[in-house]
Order: sequence, then structure tokens, then C-alpha cells
Amino acid sequence: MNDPASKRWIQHSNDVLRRAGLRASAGRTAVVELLSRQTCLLTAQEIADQLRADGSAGSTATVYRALETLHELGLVRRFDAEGTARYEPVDPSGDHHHHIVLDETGDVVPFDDAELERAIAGIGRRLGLVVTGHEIILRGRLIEEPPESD
Amino acid sequence: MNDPASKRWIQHSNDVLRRAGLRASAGRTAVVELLSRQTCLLTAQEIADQLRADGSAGSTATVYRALETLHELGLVRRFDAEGTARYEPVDPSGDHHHHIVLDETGDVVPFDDAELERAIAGIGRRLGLVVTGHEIILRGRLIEEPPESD
DNA sequence: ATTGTTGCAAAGTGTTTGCACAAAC
DNA sequence: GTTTGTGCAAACACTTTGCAACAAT
Repeated sequence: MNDPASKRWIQHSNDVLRRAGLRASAGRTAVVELLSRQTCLLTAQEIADQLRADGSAGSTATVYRALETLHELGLVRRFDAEGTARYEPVDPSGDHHHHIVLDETGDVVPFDDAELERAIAGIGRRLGLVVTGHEIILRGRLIEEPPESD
Repeated sequence: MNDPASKRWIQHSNDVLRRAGLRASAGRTAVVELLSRQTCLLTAQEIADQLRADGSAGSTATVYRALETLHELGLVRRFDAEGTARYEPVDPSGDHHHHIVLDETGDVVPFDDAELERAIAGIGRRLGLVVTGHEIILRGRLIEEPPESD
């Protein structure tokens, strides 16, 4: 999420939070700001640690509570893997991406793919249900690029 | 997984386990048999409870250890969601399905979808990598069937 | 006999919650 | 001043582990 998108997300989040009757409190605000600067997945512990390193407030409890609220309001997406939840901002424009975990390095690379989205949209129709969310994690490895032969 | 597939999976699992130098012990065998009868995702607790209900052995520790071993050997697939891992047998023929979690009940419904598989296959090509695995969880809710008006 | 396996209970993680105080509105 | 948010520590849920007894080979 680049800088303008980051600002937009903070803005959007604050709007949604206020509309839900919640306050602009220090802890949650810090979590929102930290998340907004993040491209990709963060654990609650990472967030808490980083907040404390930055001198901001941020007890474990507050971070978890903030994340729970943000998740309920659809402002963050949550991934559960290996017993730990990871969070990332949800772009309010509806943009979203998925993740591919590289076998060798364990690196997580975000990607998106229109055909995949089409397939998912179709599944709801085919199975007779409304798909309200999806969580897709691929695993794979890069193909060594063949030298570009024009 | 229907009956012949179930038998095949037990057979295959036993082969792999023996080849790995492990024994045909009571606890693990019970876990394998229980899993083989299962269509879909089971938690470790559910497995342990059911084993004990069936009079078989099955302490939590044994179940967790068995599942860990089976997972390492590629015999089961593991899904992490909401802080709990769920397991299901991996069909040795390469067949697989995905899951949709119902918003209201939390029930997990298996499904498969050719178009989705096609899309995933295409992603590798489009991104320049080999997709070695994928994990897809949809969330949604059933559409109330309109009462059959004849 | 050897080495893998079990069960128990204790220890670990990651996450949630009760409560009293502080902050936002 | 009312209600929401915070931090701490205790409680939780799920999973892992140390250890002594046990079972498969």
C-alpha cells in the first residue's frame, strides 16, 4: 500500500470507526497508523512490539482489541496460519490481493488475478450461496526467467 | 472420501509410515482409521473425543503427535482457522477439494470447482512461477431457497 | 533387546477477559 | 459526567513436551 493509498485507508478507517460510535483513542489510532504503513501481513505481537519500540502506547490487550474491532468493521483482513493470526489493511476501493508463499524462502508475495476473481464469483452462483469472503494462499516457486529472447 | 478411496488411503498411509521406519502402533492406527472415514475437516480434539467414545485409546498428546507425523509425511492436509487446526486425509490420487465456511453456523462445506482449478493453474503461467500447492477458504452464506412454488 | 509409542501432567504459545483507572466525547 | 478505551494480570484454548511405563519389531 503506497503513501496515498495509506492515507486513504487511515481516513476511511477513522470514518468507519466514528460512524460505529467509537472514539479516536490513542491505542487504536496507533494500530491503524502502523497498519497503514504496512504492505503486508503483521502479527499482533509484531504490532505491539513495534508500537512499544516507537514509544507509542500499545499493550497486548489493546492491540488485540483494536484488531478485533477493525476486523469486525471490515477494515483489516485476517489470516490464520501456524497458530498465529496475521493482519493487513483492506483497501476501501475494493482492491484486494492474495498471497503466494515461496517454497524456498518462505517469503510472502502478494498478487492478484482477474480470472481467479471471476472463478470465485462464479462459485457462489454454481453452489447457491453468497460468497462473503475468501482467503487464498498459494505455494510455489519462481521459474528462473529464460533470458528475454525478443 | 468414499469407501474404496478410504481403504486406499489407509493402505497408502500404512505404506508410507512403514517406509519411514514407524510402527503400526495402536494410537496412530486409530487416528488413521478415523480420518479415513472422514469426508472433511476434523480438529485434534474432535478426533481424540471420538476415539475415546469408540473405546479406542487416544490421548490428546498421541493424537497431536500422530497428526504431526501424518502431516510431515504429506498424508493429511492441515487448515488453520480461528486458532484451531483442522485435518483431513490427502487423497493419494491427487484429488482435492476446497472449503467454504458458513458465516452463520461456522460449518465447513467441501466443494470443488473446475473453473477455480483452471484459474489457479493459469496464475502460475501469468506470474512466472510453479504453483506447488494452494489453500483456499471461502466464506459465505446459503441463499434461502425460495419455497418451491410449483 | 531395541527403539518407537503412549499417557499423564506440566509447560508453552497466542489470544481473550475482568477490573479499576484514564481519556474522549 | 457518561461512556469508551487502556493496561495489567489472570484466565483461556490449543498445542507441545518431558518423562516413565509400554509395545512393536
